[in-house]
Amino acid sequence: MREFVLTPTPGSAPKIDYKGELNDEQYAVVENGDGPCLVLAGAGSGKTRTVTYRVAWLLEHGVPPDRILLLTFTNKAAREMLTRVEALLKTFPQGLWTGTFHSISNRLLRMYGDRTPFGRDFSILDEEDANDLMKLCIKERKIAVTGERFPSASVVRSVGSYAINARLSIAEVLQSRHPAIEIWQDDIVAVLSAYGTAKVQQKAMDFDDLLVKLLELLKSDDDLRQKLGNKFAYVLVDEFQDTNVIQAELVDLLSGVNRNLLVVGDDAQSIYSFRAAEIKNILDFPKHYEGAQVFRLVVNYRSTPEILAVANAVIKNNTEQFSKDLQAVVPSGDKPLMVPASDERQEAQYVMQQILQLMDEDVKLGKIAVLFRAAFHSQALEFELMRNNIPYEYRGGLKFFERAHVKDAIAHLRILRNVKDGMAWMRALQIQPGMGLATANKTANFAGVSEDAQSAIASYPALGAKAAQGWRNTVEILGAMLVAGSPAHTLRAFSASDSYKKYLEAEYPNARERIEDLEQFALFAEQYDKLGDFLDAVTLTGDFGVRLEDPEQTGRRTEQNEDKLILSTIHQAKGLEWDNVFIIHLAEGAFPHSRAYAEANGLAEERRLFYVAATRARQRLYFTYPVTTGFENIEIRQPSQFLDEIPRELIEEVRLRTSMPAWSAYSSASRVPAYRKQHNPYDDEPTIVLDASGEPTNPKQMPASFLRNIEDL
DNA sequence: AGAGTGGGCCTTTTT
DNA sequence: GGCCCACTCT
Repeated sequence: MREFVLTPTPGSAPKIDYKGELNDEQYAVVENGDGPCLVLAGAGSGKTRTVTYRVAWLLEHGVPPDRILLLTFTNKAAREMLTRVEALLKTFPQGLWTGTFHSISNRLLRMYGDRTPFGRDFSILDEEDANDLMKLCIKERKIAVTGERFPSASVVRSVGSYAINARLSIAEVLQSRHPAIEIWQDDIVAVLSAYGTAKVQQKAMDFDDLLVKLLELLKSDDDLRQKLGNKFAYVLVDEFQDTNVIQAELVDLLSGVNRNLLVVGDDAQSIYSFRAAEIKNILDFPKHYEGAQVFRLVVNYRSTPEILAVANAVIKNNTEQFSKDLQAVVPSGDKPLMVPASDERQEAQYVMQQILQLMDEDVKLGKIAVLFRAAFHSQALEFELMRNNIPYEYRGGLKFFERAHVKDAIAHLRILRNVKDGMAWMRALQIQPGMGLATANKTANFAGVSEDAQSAIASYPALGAKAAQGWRNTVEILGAMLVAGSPAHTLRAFSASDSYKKYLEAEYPNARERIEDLEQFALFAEQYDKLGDFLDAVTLTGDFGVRLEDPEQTGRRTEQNEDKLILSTIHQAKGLEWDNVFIIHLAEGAFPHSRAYAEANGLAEERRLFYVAATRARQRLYFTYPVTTGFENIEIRQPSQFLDEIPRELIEEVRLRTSMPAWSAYSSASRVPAYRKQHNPYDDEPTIVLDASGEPTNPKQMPASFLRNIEDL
């Protein structure tokens, strides 16, 4: 039974020329996307375009915005979708349900959380809080410290998280992913259970809980499931290849009544299996949803044929996937370049020099991106960029909201909303002199018994003289915050407090900057009326990211019009595109990451990651890698095997001049096995000792772990 | 309680 | 190179 007759609403003829602005494949999806639909959209095939036009189509055909649910993976994607729908309709789609899985779940739990033990005013624990709480749980278990080492809080949590998201038992996860700590199984299970109990007690959810608790609620509460199922007439999911079983089931239930579920994705771009993304969700979609339509978008509007040829050549080495032959329509351009550099510094200098050259050709910095596998791979390059005064925007890595003083402020705000938030109390209390871990814990438990923050600060825990003063200070801060009014004013009441200012000055050499940071934070808070909304935005939209070393930008959204080079992890670059893309650190061990070899299908995932990276480029693509690495011991590393998977005729190899003759003789064609040499700090030009066959003469000095890696290869 | 020291460890990706 | 943890001393 269809609820909506999809005709343009009377009196408002469609403003959009769907047929003219979309290709036939895309138009078919937009016009014909009712019922369960799987849209297999290759990189650069206009996936976002198709989804946004589909949403615009639904809205123009009379579907109320608040009955459309559009789920994305990142906040960036959510914003982008919203902006583009708005641009199409020339009006903001007020009431549309768009956001990440986590933020939508949060929104629903704030509405219906009174049906769970967490209530509606639960706190959200970020990674650090969650780890701290886990540390307490581990400590409480009093595990014998002799002999083998118990896994750290973050390891225990990742085991638990993976088990939840992949729907496996702890035993299974330990066996398949962490065999080294299997001996601790009983303790791990116990500690995880204590962690779960503590979270309920403190009315605090971690990121996983946001999804899991909503799912549990939907499964157990027939009334709510029916209600929400009715409400959402159309459910659309972006990046479906990255959903895990929990998310897939959530989507299934939320679309369960009207069955208008349209999922978009590209199995070749599934790169989140580390958080239990289940590629089968997309591969088996047609099986799971009988009668599902399958659409394919195979025309690539982004990249030159040369770039696509390289990406296709590499991804072909993966087996389990829908076959897709991306067609290029962009005119031919340059072949991608492959550039071995002697070390990280030379690699950085090469990228730097190419960027300067591009700038000479009037290329705007914002049209250039440097992508890498792991956040720290950008270090050497950042150094070069700073030396040359090249402005850049860094995506990934440290987040503004994760900075210590910002978190201090957030902790106090969280207490105001949820007095049982033990981790917030702990953080707030430990700022005060005389309040160490033990006393803070005791006091947090005491305070958590109160009804709300107001009554908590009117009570007197039994404390020693020094700690009692600490408590009075905290009471004073919270008291001032309670009567301040808006979130922004509440925040200012915090940063204006004497005891916090004293703490900052005693603790940090740059206390003044930090105070100014907090003022920026307060400015940001001004867009919120409700404390809860502000706190949720802070915890769930971490992409308000700026780097620590960059006080200029602190607390401000990066201006769109400012021209900056983009540095980004590949994960964060997904869905984006640039004219010129550098992929750096393409060396074995770094990318693919050495750990990937140990994981089931790990290498295939790394290869997809490579595919994602390469398909970000529109015009020019550069692959660079350092031939050596290390500080004390210099090691030769091999180029990424993905580079070897590219037929030679598809790329052009650049030889850099180098002061080290032995390096210049090196190329990926003549592989040199790994070796190491004791580095003499007084000798900046390490001599390389290889025998006639290219073998190192001193293999005995190789660390055992390194030898093992070689055998694995 | 909290500063200071020494040893083991690891280098991943995000909400 | 640098982090994090456990342990020790004041």
